[in-house]
Amino acid sequence: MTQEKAVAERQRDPERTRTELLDVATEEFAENGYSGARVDEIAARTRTTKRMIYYYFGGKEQLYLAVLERAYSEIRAAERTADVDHLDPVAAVRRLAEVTFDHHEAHPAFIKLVGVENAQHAKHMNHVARLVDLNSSAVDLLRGVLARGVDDGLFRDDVDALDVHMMISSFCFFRVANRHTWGALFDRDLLDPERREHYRTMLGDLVTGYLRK
Amino acid sequence: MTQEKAVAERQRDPERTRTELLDVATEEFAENGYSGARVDEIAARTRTTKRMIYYYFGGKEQLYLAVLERAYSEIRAAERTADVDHLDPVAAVRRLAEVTFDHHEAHPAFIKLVGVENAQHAKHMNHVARLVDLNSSAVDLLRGVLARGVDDGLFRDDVDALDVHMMISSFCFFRVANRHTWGALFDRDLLDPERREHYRTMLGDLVTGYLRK
DNA sequence: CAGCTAATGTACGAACTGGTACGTTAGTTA
DNA sequence: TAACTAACGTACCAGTTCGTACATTAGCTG
Repeated sequence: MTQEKAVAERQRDPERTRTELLDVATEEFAENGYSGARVDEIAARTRTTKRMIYYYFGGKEQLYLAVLERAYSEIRAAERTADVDHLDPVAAVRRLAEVTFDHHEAHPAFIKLVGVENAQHAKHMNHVARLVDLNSSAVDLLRGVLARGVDDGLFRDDVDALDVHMMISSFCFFRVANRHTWGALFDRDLLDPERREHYRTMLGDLVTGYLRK
Repeated sequence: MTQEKAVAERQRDPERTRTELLDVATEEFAENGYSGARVDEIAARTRTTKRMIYYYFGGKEQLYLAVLERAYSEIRAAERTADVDHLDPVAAVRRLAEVTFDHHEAHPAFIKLVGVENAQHAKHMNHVARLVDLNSSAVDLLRGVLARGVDDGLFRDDVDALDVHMMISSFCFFRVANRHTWGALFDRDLLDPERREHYRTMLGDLVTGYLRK
């Protein structure tokens, strides 16, 4: 009991310091971009100091890299929880689309980081080899479902899984990424909870409609 | 004749200086974001000096605003050239989707600016009131086509034009905006000319498939 | 509890960056 | 052609920002 209390009161806690820096840095980089994020600002929003960024990560760039890796790891880990083997192909595709939909909505910081990384021509991403495996496994899942659908004579047989993944991603991505310009130009909030179910259904209709023979 | 030569050799040419600054600034802001773009760098890439940015525009922010306004004006002007009244509804929708598709592909800098503006919660866009009119007219065009399709008994009657516009935009936007991360993660270049026709057709199938009764 | 090291804090510097004061000149106009 | 102004160039400043040298201490270990 005193132990637990002692842990909670520790003044020095490397893991907590690291995690705290990553959490704040994720928000900062997502919100301000790579060059827009301020090292001083990140430090100021933690219980620790700027010195620790250099102590634990080495510098601004390595901190950004660590943020990127963790963000992708988290989102793919969540995707693997989708259990679609017991569903019929049409329902399974719809389910996968919904998981992606929910995920994008729940992780706006991740979406922004993807935008930030693309703005830099994905030059940092190439340094994180592990990400490739993480992502391809997500597409494998979809590929299996499509194959089942073709076997059952439900789906077209000339469709590429990666294309379908892109179709789903683009819809989900846009809704979150372009929320603000869309709101300004058309006076419609794409993330309005009132319209959430509508868009979720729309995505499912869109994808299954495209796949159906 | 000497007049023409004189014009070409003018050392002082306000319009050319302004245009040149806008052109370079568009590239710089698109490539590096608002805070990432450097006023010195923009000036260095023109025949003029940094001083002129402050002389003609007032500052970095006003220059960015001018860039944004011009970029949107151009893209919407091009959209208005799509003549779809003589096409049947299905072909017309496909045609509109293709115009958007072509446009996104031809103007990567515009796509990036949209991303930059969203990163800033579209706070600058609100200062350019004219943009709202420009954009809503593009949707009006689509709305008309959809209404014709419904009248002809070809399309579902429960579809919102703005939703369809979003569907089209998201596909086109994603393909250009996320080109780099997609390439890094799945080793597929979404802008590969070899696959261009495939994606263009896919978009048309997707949209008309969704609309069809 | 002495000694050691990982962890942390402080203070500062060098380079960068947006912005401006001030001087100069091209080109027009009377 | 004299005078005037819009257009342009130079030099510099003040604030910011990443990074680091150096000092300090918490907490473990023998």
